[in-house]
Order: sequence, then C-alpha cells, then structure tokens
Amino acid sequence: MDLDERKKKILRAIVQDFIMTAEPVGSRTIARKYNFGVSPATIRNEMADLEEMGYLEQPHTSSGRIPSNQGYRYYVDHLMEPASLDEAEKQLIRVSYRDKVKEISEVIRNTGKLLAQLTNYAALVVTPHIDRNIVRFIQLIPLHKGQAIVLVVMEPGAVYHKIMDLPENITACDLETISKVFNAKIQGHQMSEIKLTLIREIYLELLRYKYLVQSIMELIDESSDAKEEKIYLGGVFNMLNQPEFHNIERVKTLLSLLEQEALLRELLETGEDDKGVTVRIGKELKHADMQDCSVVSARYQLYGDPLGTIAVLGPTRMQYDKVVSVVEYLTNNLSRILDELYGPRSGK
Amino acid sequence: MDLDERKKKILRAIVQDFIMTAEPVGSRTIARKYNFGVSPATIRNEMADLEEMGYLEQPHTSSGRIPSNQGYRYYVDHLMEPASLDEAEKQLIRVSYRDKVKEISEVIRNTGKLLAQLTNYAALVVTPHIDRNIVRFIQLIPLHKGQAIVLVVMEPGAVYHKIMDLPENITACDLETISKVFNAKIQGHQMSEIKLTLIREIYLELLRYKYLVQSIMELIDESSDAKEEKIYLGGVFNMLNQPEFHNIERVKTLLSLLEQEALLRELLETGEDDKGVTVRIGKELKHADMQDCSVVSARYQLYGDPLGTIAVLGPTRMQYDKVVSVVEYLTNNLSRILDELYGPRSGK
DNA sequence: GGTTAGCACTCGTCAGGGGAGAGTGCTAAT
DNA sequence: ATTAGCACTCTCCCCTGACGAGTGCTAACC
Repeated sequence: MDLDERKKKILRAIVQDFIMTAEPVGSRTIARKYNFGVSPATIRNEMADLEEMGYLEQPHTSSGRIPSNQGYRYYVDHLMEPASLDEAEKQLIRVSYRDKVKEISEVIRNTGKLLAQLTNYAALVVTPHIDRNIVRFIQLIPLHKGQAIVLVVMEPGAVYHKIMDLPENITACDLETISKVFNAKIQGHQMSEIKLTLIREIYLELLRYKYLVQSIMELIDESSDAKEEKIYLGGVFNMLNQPEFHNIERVKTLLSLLEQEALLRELLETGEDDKGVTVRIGKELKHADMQDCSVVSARYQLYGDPLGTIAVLGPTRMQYDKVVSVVEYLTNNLSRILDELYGPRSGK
Repeated sequence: MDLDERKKKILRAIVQDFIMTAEPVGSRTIARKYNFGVSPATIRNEMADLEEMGYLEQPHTSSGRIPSNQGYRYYVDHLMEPASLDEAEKQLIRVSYRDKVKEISEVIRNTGKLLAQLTNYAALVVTPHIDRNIVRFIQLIPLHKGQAIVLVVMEPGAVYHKIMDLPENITACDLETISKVFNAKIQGHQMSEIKLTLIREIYLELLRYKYLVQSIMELIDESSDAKEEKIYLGGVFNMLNQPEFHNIERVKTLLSLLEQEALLRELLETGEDDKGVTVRIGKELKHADMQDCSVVSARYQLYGDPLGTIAVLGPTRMQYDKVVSVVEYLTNNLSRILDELYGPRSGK
C-alpha cells in the first residue's frame, strides 16, 4: 500500500498533468516536463508498477496512463498540497459578503455563487431540514380591505411572507389578537412539535378564526416545503467547459440527474458527519451516471451545530487542491458570518 | 408577392416537414408524403420558382430545400393554422394556477414554467419597469431588540422584505410612527416621483431617524433593482434537444448571451406595442449570434394596461403554430388572473 | 541491481479516395 | 402544363494507409 518516494512523485506528476490537460500522460512527457533526473524508460517501469497496484489505468494499450479512482484517492489523501487562495480571491469573497443583507437565503445564494465562480465547477448549497427549525416570530399585517400579509420568521433568520384573503368581518384588531396567540404558542418551538400538539390548542383559542388559522398553518407548511427545496445549484454551465462534457448526451443525462432533488440530497449526505472537507471520487458516489464525477463537500455550522452543507461537483479530473481549499475557506467563512448574524441573538 | 394556391401548399408542406425533421426537404418527399396529385418533377419546378422568389434556400446544390427567413415569415403570416391547445394542456394550466398564492412573483414564475413545459423551448417572462410601479404599503415590524423587518408592498402585488439593524434607542412605537409617515407620503406614488421630491419631505419629518430612513430607501431601491432583474428565464435545457444545438460551442454562445440581462430586454422589446402575438424570425432579431433563433412574444395586461411580456425563444425551425397558440392562450390567461388578483382593488 | 538505450509492436487519428444515395436541372416527349 | 428520363453534383460513409505517440521487452551499462 505504501509507495516509495519516487513512485509518489511520479503519481503526483501524472495526476496533476492529467488534471491540466485531460490527455492520457506518457512516460516521455513526465520525464521531460517535470524533469526527474531519469529517462522515460525508468518512468515507464514505475508506471507499469503503479498500474499493477491499481493507481493508474490505460485507456488502451499504448496510450498514456490516466489515474484510476484509487489513484485520485491516494493523490487527495497523501500527495496534494492545498492551494491556498490568493489575495484577489479573498478580496472577492470579502467584498461580496460585505453588503449582503441579513437574510439567510441571501447568504446561501451568495455562497453558492462564489463557490461556482472560484472553482469553475457546479456548486451546491443546502440549508438544513426545516423540522429542526424554530419559529421565531409570526405577524399578520392588514394590507387592504380583505387582504393581509402573513409574515413568518424562522430561527436562523429566514423570512417568508404570503398574501392571503380575509373573511369579511375581520378587523385589524382581530389580526393583532391572532398574531399574539400564535406567537405565544409557537415562538421558540420546533416545527415538528407544532404540527403535533400546538395546533389543537390554537384552534381552541381561536375558534372564531378557524379559516385564518388554517391559512397560516399552510404558509408555515409551505415555508418548510419551500425551504426543503432550497438547494442552491449554480455554475452548471461551467461543466460545459470541461472536455468530458463535450458531448450533448452526457450533458443531458447530467442535467436530468441534477433536476432530481432527492439525488442532490443524496449527493450531499456525507454519511459520517465529519467536520472538515469530504472528498468523494467517482464510484464512491455510487450513482451509475456519476462515475466520472467527484464531489467535494463540507458542513457549515451555526455556533458549533452543523446547519447545512456546501459542495462542489465536477469531473473526477478535478482540481482537487484548489477546490478543497476553496470549500474549506468558504465553509469557515460562512460559519463565521452566520455566527455574527444570528448567533448572539438566537437564544441560549 | 402573391403565390398561387399550389405554391402555397408546397411551401407549407416544406416548412412543416422541415420543422418536423430538421432535414432539407426534397421534391420526392413532398410528392409522396403530402400526396399532391403531381410528380416530383412538377414539385421541382415549383420549388425552383419558390427559391427564386426568396422563400427557400438550398444548403448546397443538390440537397433538398429549407425555408429562408422570408419563407418562415410567409408561413407564419399566411399559411399556418394555429394549433389550439388540447384539453389535457388546458387542464395542466388550470391546475397549476389553481393553488398558486397571490404574489405576483409566483404567478410570473409559474407562467414561465408552463411556457417552457408546453412549448419545449426556452421561456422568458418579464415584469414591467419598476419606475412605473406604485408603492402600496410600507411597514416596519420590530423583530428583536436591535432588529426590524421592513416590508414593502408594490402595487401589482409584489412583496419585498429585508431585515435591518436598528440604533439602540428606537422603540416599537417609533417604528410605528415611521411607518405612518412613510405611508402617508409614499403610498400611491410612483417610484420615480419618490426619488425626486418626497424623500426630502420625509427627511424633514423624521430627522431623528435619519439612519433608518436611509435604510428603508435602500430597500425600496433594492426592490426596484431586484425587480428589474426579475426576468424569468427557464427551459433553456429544452434547447439541447434541438438538433441545431447539438454542438457545445453553439450552446455556450447561446448561454452566454442569455446571461446578459440587457440582451434579454432587447429581445423582448417588440418595438411597436402591439396587442397580440409578435413573431420575430432569425435576422429580424438583429443580434448576430441569434440568426438561427426566433422569438414569439406577447404583452400581458392588467386591466387593459400592458404590464409585461412573455416570450418563447427557439430555433428558427420552431413549431410556430403550436407556440403562437400557447403564447396567446397563456397571455390571455395571465391577464385574466392578474385582473382577478389585483384589478378590482388596485385603485381607480 | 537499478538504469538506460534501442527496437519492435500496438493503437488511435487523420487525410485521401471511391462508391452509394439523394436530390437537382434540363430536355424532350406526352 | 406536366412528366419521364438522364446526367450531374454534392454529401456521407467506409476503407485504407501513413504517421505518431506510447508501450513492453531485451540487452547493455554503470
């Protein structure tokens, strides 16, 4: 399992070269470009060894080698040095968070954009499952005769609103009452609890407004649905620049996969809830149509609790060093920003 | 300029066949498939005439003909019969609007989705320029110590919110006051006016809260920016199914074009503000990289006033009969729904 | 024993050539 | 005016052969 120093160097050179050029790498190239002090023949012998050990593959006899899944894995685990972000990139990140508003959806979207932009691959960001979320605040605002806005604020700073119709005989004062009852009952509780027990109590207190209560609960439900769907997915077009996606059929199957919410969630489940950055390569992703893709993901946190995941999806021939650095940096950055925004106030 | 009956029939057959198959159409095919009572040779003569008159083109000597821009134009103007929607499609439309909420952005997005889904091309929907919009309502809602939500409701039913920080010494009561002043001054005025004169008055009345006023104005500004950007663009992937977009380079140039807001707006400017459906074909779009595309667009209205535009973008080889019908149907449908939602209440 | 030069071999790519097929235009007959 | 026949054109596809990149093996070298 362990490789001697020269084999490591050669494997690293092959992986890096293949990542750059997307062409199978030959012994001559390696010997020349990375000037080892040895001849191509020697490299060839080493490459044959590496292939036998499972780190390299040959698309056909007599073409160069390309890294196998195992080769990439070894590279990621032992060989690569994270390529830390340069000052311009850090600057870009700072600037793009600076003027952002306080709402979590904005922050998420912004992070996704940055992720795609900095890596040139596809970016995914998810917020956590709503059931663990807490309702912070509910308010009914009279709008016009016959209409009102329901405003729901969730704990990590998400705001939802909806316009609803009112029965004829409701006054602004009634709305105020309803808001109060709702807040008293709901505030600070998790979504899952609300659905089970609280709703009955509220019904009792607000029998008069049966219809309204129903509507409000609907919005809350919708918020959770909406939120579940809120996977940011961006930078898919970046994939078109990768030579492995130069035929339309491949692109179409990938796109249709990415349209499936469920699959995206699956992609992001790191299994273990590791801290730190997780890299899954090719077959490790299980899904048959993704064998030529890799995912680099990490969880971001709010005051130490894992809140959601950010991830980059690209071809297995991915710039791991760069991507891992970016994901790591953005995760930390995101956690820090969320702490600043919501941490101190969000109780406990 | 006028064509005799047989030429019309032949032109129609060629256009329809080419739209179906994407292959140049030969005289034999026409004679056989569309059983005219005449031989291919006759058709050939007619086709030669049509080519001379500018309705057809030959990719190279001795291949079939394809319609020219002018050919499509004649087809759209004189030959095609609109393919009215079948019951299943109407049903789909009804269902997808039924449970939709009252907010305009939802309605827009829904319409865009439907448009893409029904036509299998790319769909665009724009809302009108914000400057003509009217602020209906503003409210500050205290959220926590130190934070508040600003809620802005625009006239055609769009709602925006933003969380903002408060100075230490502001009370819920202060917020109420500010809301009142804002509403008194702003309600019912157009955005453009607000920016010029009202802001000064408000400043005077609310000197104490200078910082807050600024933040609120910012949100309003942002709303307008956000709204300007709010061009719904969907179904772009449908394009990948069209043979004319089977090479990646073409797709990439198209995508990069569609990323440019300005260009999209230009695409949707119908020049004349016609009622009804406008079709622009190939070169009529002006833009060099869109010579092989067509746009079918129409304005939707709120109580008779044009409010925004919906459009379908596809290859020149587009199913015009179908698309025109869908655009027409959805425009009317959309106008009707908007009237129901906002019409009766929206002043006047 | 590790390293290297040399050499035969394999395989993919690319340009060139030829045949098949589709479609045309023209001419002459109907 | 219509049609059949025919020569012509052009694309597409397949086959071929040359080329180049890269390999594996063997024998020589340090």
